[in-house]
Amino acid sequence: MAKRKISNTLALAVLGLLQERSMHPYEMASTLRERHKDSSFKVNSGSLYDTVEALVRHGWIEPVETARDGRRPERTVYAPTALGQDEFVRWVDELVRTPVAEYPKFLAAISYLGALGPERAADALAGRAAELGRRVEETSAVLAETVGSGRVPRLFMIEVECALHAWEAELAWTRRTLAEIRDGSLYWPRVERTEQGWTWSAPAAAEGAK
Amino acid sequence: MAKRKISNTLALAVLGLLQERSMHPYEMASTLRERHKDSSFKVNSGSLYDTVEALVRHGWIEPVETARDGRRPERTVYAPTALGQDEFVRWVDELVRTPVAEYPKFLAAISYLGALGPERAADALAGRAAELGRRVEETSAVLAETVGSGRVPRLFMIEVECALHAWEAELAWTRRTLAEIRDGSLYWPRVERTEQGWTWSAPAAAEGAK
DNA sequence: CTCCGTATAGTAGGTTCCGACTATTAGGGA
DNA sequence: TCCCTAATAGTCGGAACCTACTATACGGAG
Repeated sequence: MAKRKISNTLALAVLGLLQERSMHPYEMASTLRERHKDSSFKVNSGSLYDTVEALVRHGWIEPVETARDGRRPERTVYAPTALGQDEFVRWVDELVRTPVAEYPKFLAAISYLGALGPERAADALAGRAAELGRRVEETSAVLAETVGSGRVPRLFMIEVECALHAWEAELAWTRRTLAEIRDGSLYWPRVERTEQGWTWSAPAAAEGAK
Repeated sequence: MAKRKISNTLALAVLGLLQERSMHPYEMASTLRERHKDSSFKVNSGSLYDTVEALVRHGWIEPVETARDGRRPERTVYAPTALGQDEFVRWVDELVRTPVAEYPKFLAAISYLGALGPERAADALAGRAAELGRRVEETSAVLAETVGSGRVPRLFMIEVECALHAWEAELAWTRRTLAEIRDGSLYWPRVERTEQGWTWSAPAAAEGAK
């Protein structure tokens, strides 16, 4: 599978918005924020303008109007091309269908959890759990207030549901692991430096040799 | 909270490896792969050499030896400084303690799930579920063969456990949502273009106005 | 009526990141 | 013995990305 020409998902957001109606970049950014889509897309004005340019280069969108309101900067309004409309659907399909490796910072961090030692590790995990708990509640509240009240169809906030589910899972894992550290069931090897690298102590029997 | 000087987690991996013993960059890459850490860190030789340079600039690691074996390219071996050792622990702590927003591609994709229509969306989700299932099994196998056999302490593969848990959660959500689309309980609004933007049809009663 | 904060709209510049490439050596099959 | 592949070790140029900044308009506090 050849690599996509444009891989930044912000471009997907742009294409998505332009399916509805033509817009200028600033309006895209504020619309995304209004709709809470800024939790699934990193909306950054610098990147946004670059992304829009890239989409134009590839012929997926095109400028349809440049207006000027008073002495404010000129606004360029864009609309998708036929190519862009096709590509949008194909891209969504591919992204849904094919899981790709991501590298969340948390995975990187717990790869070296050992370095903190059991007490500090437990403390840090507890801190994370508390914060995750807060976010889960906030997000539930947002969902209740939009979808729950019937103001927005559920399908239009489905990604928020998904994110919420993911956080809940992470929270569950964090709490479970925290408990295991505290009650000692997650064995913490004492690592010792020897000539020829390292060795670690094994829980009971079973030599801990490499 | 001020932004970190270095935010690429590959730098964390480098620091982590150098806690054990000094290495040259190529060796870091192959060690990470051997230990299955390449699923939590994006190991890319281009980035690796840049990262190492950045770490040197910040005084967290330093070259300790440059050897040449025959006519192969010169190898530079690095070791952490005292500063780098401190920073490593602080960084792990911070990353564990503080959740940061990530923007996985899947979230972006399902934000526009509507664009696929119910049939194609279901098909794509089914494809994803199948692939996720395969990965879950593969990963479980790797865990069984390393930790299960007692060759590696569980703590040293804890991030693989965590990733596995996250995938299982994603798989569960995907299957559930798939079922909801197929049995019609996830209402799929027909969106219609009108003057003044868009309207969508509501499930039964309840006006679908913005 | 003026000052300040916020919303509007976008630009500039530098760092980071990555894919594609170079060059050498070791090992194994025919 | 000769070739082909894999492993070793790293370089380079360009795209992507983000931070910080510019500049105007507008509404309300004092």
